[in-house]
Amino acid sequence: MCSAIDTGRIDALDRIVTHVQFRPGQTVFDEGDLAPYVYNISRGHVRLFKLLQDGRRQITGFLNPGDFLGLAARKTYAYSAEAISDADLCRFKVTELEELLTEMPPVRERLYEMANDELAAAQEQMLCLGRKTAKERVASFLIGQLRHAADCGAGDAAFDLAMSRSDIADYLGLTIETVSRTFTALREEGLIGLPTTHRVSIPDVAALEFATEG
Amino acid sequence: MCSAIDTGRIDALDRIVTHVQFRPGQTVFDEGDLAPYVYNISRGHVRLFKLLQDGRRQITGFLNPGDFLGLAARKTYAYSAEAISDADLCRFKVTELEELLTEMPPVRERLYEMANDELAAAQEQMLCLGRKTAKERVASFLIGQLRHAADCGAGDAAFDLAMSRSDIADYLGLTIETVSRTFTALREEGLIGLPTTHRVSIPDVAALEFATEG
DNA sequence: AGTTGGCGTTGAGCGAGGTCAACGCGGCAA
DNA sequence: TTGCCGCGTTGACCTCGCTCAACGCCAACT
Repeated sequence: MCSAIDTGRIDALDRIVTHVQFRPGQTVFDEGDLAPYVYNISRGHVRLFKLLQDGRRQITGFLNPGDFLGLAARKTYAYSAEAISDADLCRFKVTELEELLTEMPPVRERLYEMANDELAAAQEQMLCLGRKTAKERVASFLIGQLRHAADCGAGDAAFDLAMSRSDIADYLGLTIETVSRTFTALREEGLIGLPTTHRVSIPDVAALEFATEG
Repeated sequence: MCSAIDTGRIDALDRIVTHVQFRPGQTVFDEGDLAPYVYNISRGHVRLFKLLQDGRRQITGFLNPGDFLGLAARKTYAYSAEAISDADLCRFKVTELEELLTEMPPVRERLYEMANDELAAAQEQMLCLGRKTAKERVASFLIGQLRHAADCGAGDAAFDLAMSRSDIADYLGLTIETVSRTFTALREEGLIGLPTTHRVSIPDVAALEFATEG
């Protein structure tokens, strides 16, 4: 549990950590809340999102086990976070974490790298939202999910989606209906298989990659 | 020139800096290039963007004097950068900058904050691209430009746009025509004034802010 | 077994924004 | 002065993705 920041420091972390659990749909924190905590996901999935007044939602990212949450280093959270599935999170007080951090500059460096990875992902997503068609967006999303599954050691080109069609729609800047129709279209073209609604197989990764353009 | 990283260290920086100049439209670096340099803008404006194979472009941000460029901390640049106007940049070798950085942990901390600011801006832009209408996007963009102009000490609610309609379109995920039409519509509604094509006045900031939604 | 409610799919019609084309304007070179 | 050429604007038309609505499926109750 509490998948590593750094080896050999687990004991120090253990002293300041609290374990918290969330049910599907439960709020971890809301945009604008004071941000006294940082979380690490030990089990389950989390969605990050921003809302407009009238309820329109943009999901800015999905978090997986091992990912950090709330590292934004400001007084308040810049987005809301909700559990997608049952989730176990390790919670740290930022103030206490800061103390550890000043002792260990390389950790700060690691944090900086993580922020930059997130930034690169955000820019890729901006390209998706601003300039890709519905089909290209869905294909890009599926390739992204596939890569993540591959990193987690899933050998063949098939994986489960942790999120609903509604979440995918709000992540890709589309409607539920368009996402559903696009899944169907990709299946009919033979680019993907859908054994169940939440499982995707990709017979020819290169072919699907081609459908993502750029 | 070379608007500050930190006071009292200017001398150390002076020894490793090179001044480089760019003409409008000139490339600073391309996505995928090896990234040996970091830049700081002392004069002029720069656009950052990503391209798809077929030429579709998404501008991920505009940089102003004082901003850093290429801090992404990886072997290659994640996006392309071009000068919008005549621009003077201060160029540093990352390797040499790293040496200074390890001596001064607080600078790394500052860099981390800057990365997080960029990340927050990117997430705001994702909301814009994924969920806002053309009018809301243009209004959001203009409010953003106004805030920046205000930070630079421009007192009244009017400012100059450093970028073309084409750049604005590629930043907002729209076409040139839609941007142009939306400017006209905002003008006809009295939400903005357009003394020249590249100057914008905002008689009632709150009214324009209302048009950005969220 | 029947009911309910959440989720995903499908269809029909519509509209915001894209495409294509024409035109105006200002700067610049000859 | 003339003739570009790049940029911005405007109009007419079209299309991709949205809206609205119906329906099917499955799991959880009663």
